[in-house]
Amino acid sequence: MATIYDVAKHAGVSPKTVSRVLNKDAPVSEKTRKAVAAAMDALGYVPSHAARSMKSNKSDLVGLITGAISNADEISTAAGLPDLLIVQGAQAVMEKANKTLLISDTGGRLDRVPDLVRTFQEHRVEGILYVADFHKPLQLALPGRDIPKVLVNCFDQFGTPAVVPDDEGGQYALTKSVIAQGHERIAYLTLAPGQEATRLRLLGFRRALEEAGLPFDPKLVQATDLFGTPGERQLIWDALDNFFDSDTPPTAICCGNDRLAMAVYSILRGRGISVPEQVSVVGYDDHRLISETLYPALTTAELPYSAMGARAAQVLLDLLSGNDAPATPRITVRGQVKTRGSLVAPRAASPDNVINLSGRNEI
Amino acid sequence: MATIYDVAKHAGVSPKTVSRVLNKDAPVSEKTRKAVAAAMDALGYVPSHAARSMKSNKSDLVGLITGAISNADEISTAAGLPDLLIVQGAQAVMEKANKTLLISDTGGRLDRVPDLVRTFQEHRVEGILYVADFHKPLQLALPGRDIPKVLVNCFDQFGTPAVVPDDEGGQYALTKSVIAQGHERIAYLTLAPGQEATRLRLLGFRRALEEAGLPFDPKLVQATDLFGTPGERQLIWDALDNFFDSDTPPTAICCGNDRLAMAVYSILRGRGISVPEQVSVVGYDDHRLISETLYPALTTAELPYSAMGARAAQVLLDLLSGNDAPATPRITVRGQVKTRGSLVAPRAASPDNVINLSGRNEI
DNA sequence: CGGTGTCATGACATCGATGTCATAACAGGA
DNA sequence: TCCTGTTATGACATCGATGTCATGACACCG
Repeated sequence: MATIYDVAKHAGVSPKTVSRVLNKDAPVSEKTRKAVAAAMDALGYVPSHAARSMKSNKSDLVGLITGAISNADEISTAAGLPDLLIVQGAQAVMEKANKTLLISDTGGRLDRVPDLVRTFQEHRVEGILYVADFHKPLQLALPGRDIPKVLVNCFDQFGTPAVVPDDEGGQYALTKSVIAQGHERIAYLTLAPGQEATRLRLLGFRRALEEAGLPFDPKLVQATDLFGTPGERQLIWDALDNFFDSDTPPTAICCGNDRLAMAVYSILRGRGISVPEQVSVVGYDDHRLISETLYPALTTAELPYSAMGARAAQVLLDLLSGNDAPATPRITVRGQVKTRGSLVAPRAASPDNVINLSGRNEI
Repeated sequence: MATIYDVAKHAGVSPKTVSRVLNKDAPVSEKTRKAVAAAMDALGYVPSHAARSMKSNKSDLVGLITGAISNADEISTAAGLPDLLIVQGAQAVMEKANKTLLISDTGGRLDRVPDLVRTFQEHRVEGILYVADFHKPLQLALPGRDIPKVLVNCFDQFGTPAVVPDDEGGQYALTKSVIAQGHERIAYLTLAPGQEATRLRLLGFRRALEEAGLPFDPKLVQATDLFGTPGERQLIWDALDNFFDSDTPPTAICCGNDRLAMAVYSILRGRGISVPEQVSVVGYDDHRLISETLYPALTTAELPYSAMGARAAQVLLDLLSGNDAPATPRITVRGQVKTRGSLVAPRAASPDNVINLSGRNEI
């Protein structure tokens, strides 16, 4: 690889002059500038980041860690929205700020994080983005003492700035849309209990009901997310069974994510219940592969991964330019409600609308 | 950040001795070693990659470019298997070889590739992996003259080593499984015409038929992939209409990808045709979010993205260690056939098995 | 007991940029 | 004309590692 010295010799000037041409930080005569440019071109010269960063003590590098799944390594890849979207959102912003992202994937092994951080430190990254695969609390402090950090899709107890989805607000807005269509009995198939998203969205769900003066019926809420494992379908089947085995069955079903909604579509159809004519269904995530392929297309709350990535990158850049950390360490990002065909007004009770339970337990 | 000089002073030795402790490349007395280790610990010393790579003229860095989608930026994200899997496969291998991946996403703008490559060159990457979002030919040569390159999921006309999926073999094996179940009339809803995958898989499809002595009926083949755009469902509907409006309707349907299979499930059910009792359905990709959530679970051919990423990384590493380029520039990676519930033996014709076309055009 | 080899360590130069300072040429103002 | 200021350029040191070479202290061999 050609160096600045090669260019200098080729152009008959000193290395320092080449440097000046490169950085345009001091006047250079037009004639010299041209000669140097020609030499750089002829030699295919590209300045060395290593040498530059050594002198300037700046790396223009930002580290990003993804995929720190607690245990199983495949489950989460299969289940949710790919956190790649977060990475893309962050990268777009970083690129505009002339930072290069160093991206590392733990491949599911949380215990590799210290190694990754060490590699980042060798590269003298100026900051680190830590991306979780779903909204969760972080138990341990990340290594890398003095490096500014921003958490994405997770948060800790040490006041590290964190960018998370507005699960409460998202489910609230979505539920409000459902209610606005006239639904009063709304069932909710939640994600696994104990998850942050489950807790927050349930709060949003209840807030919407409450504001509308609708009662909250615990019998209409059940956790059914088994991450796509075999028993899941039966679990959903049974849950729907319970919902509809009632004098006042639900007219709409909220699902913890779009994948669950997909299973619900299939089970309802298998039982002769049509969506949306007899029951409206809404999801969560706006995983477009599902939401736009289902028929009718799925009304769902967007999980704004890309926007979260972008926001987190911006927060980190602010920190790097010496600004204070945000006043509240936890920044929530709201996604839109995507209105599609699966949500319509409930039909008035009529013979057509009697829900057929004949297929029960036929799974 | 502490430097090797700081550590040396703190431990009362010369920088060179610290270096020896770091690299274990020359004998150091146990007492000194401990003192140095203690100093490194106390100061939180991490060696500077920049300084190292400058001296050694090695960066241990490999660049990876993804997302070079030709035009539309969202279409492909929504449609296929996320190419993130390729990246993960590559990263796992690179990490074992102590290489760090510099990952850049074009965000869909092919014209940004030269900039990304330039950044890679500044970092003195030792090689570049170029990852396409679906199997396709590359029109232009990549910039970066003397840097070893490996293409993944794409190929060029200049003999650059390329790792691609074995589309022909994958569809062949899948179709063979279908035939092995006893199916003789097999329909095929292909991806968009003109795509590499479409062409190759059709070859594999025909080879399997031919080997089994089954006739190839062009009327049973239709391209229906519109990348999830609105008209797609109608297109599939019409195609199925044509297939079943026949004295000898198909007993199995191959789909160009799992997403199409999902739409097919839904349309068939809407028309009262049950899967797999009346018609078997198979997909392609093994996008587990779909293949495992559909009911019955989808038999499909795996698109071995992770393995392709790993293989490409290995090829690049071989190139870097001075080995010759692989004899054939194009390396194909075969995926498995994933057998699940959507494929069963065809039922003998019976009253139950009469396919009901009453729902036709009711979409 | 002198010679040779290994151990343990340090001085110094070097990698490729750039910041600092010096220098020369020339212009314009007093 | 001399002084000052600007333009245009180069010499040199420096960033943080490590390769090369030198040196002193032992140990072992004949």
